[in-house]
Amino acid sequence: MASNKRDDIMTAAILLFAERGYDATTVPMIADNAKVGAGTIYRYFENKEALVNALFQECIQKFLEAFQSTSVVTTKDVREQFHVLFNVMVDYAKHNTHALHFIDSHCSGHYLDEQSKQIFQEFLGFLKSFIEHGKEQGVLCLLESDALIAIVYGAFSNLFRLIRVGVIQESPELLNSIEECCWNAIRIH
Amino acid sequence: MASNKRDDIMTAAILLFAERGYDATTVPMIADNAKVGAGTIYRYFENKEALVNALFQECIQKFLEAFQSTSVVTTKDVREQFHVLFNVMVDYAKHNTHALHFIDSHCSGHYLDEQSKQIFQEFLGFLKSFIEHGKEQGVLCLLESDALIAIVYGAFSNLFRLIRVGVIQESPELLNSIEECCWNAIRIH
DNA sequence: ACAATAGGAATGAATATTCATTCCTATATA
DNA sequence: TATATAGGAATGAATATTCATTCCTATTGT
Repeated sequence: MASNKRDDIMTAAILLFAERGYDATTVPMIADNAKVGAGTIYRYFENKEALVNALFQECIQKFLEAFQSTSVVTTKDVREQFHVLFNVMVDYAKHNTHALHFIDSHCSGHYLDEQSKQIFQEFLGFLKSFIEHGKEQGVLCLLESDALIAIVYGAFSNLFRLIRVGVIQESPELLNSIEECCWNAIRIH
Repeated sequence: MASNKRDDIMTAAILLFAERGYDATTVPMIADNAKVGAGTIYRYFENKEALVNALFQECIQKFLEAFQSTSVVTTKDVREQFHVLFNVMVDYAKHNTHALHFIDSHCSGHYLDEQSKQIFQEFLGFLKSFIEHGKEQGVLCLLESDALIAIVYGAFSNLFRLIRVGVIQESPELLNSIEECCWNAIRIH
């Protein structure tokens, strides 16, 4: 059948990297989970580092695309913008179970190459532009943008970790409440 | 002088573990930074895993003690309680530069033993009791306690990462704003 | 049959751990 | 006080283990 080995490897790798971290994940481990031979991995990726970088970049890329395919950019109302943004994050977290955790725990890894760092900066820049707009409109706290991003993103990724682990149960109401909490954290009162 | 080797090792280890993670930190690396021979580490700790567990437990222990030496327990007003709690966290983060990051990035590590997991649960339990009280008083959101903790703790630790890295500058005003943001995230509106 | 692809045992480098030896320091002895 | 000695502490080179990567063989598809 036409099963794509590269995808199999990527899928296995993201799960292991997210759960155990880059350094504690061995190449044979990835091979086993992907049901391929260890050598096969080297047909698709130059080495372990190239694999983690490819994975990281594709994760961020997908995330960016998800944002860009919405009305975040055109919507004027900041609260409404936040809602769209938050939804994108929720959908992303739902459909790419381990991606969020993987990004979160690998975004300052010593193995990331320039391109990975750059696309991650691009990603942060995107979020920043939203924050800056909200501040200009007098709707968001006048804290440094990086700080506001850290608050929302930190809370969000920590929460989804709990959901993934099963400590708390996902539901539309829960997600709504969380969105409200995150919004309340950064808006002006 | 009476330099304590065990402390030297602990100090070197927490920095390296926090910055590079458990698996990317080698024992000789720790030995070098602590200015002791590699073998010396094994006089004080059975192995690398025992070292990381001792470190983890002592970090949490200190954190718990910091909480217990305050008026968190006796104060009645929830907002005032939160203020005390937040201050303890800030002080802890300031005085134990790497401890917060170390705890955060190692609290679900595959190398943690039962005792480490248990003391961490105890720590969460402590935070939980504060949250529950606030909910009973009708002051805090009726979200699951774990979720509320995740929001505040996630935001907090993410922010202090930025401060540590130097992206944002620490100042009393900044800390006040952050406290306000975190409080707004979980209080009822 | 040939070419491309996959597999996984073999390799070598990196790393945790051990251990024979040296170094201190405190106490005893003269 | 000066010297000898014992025993714990420290060392870092040597060893055992783990892991990324390679390479040769088997399999698949055309």
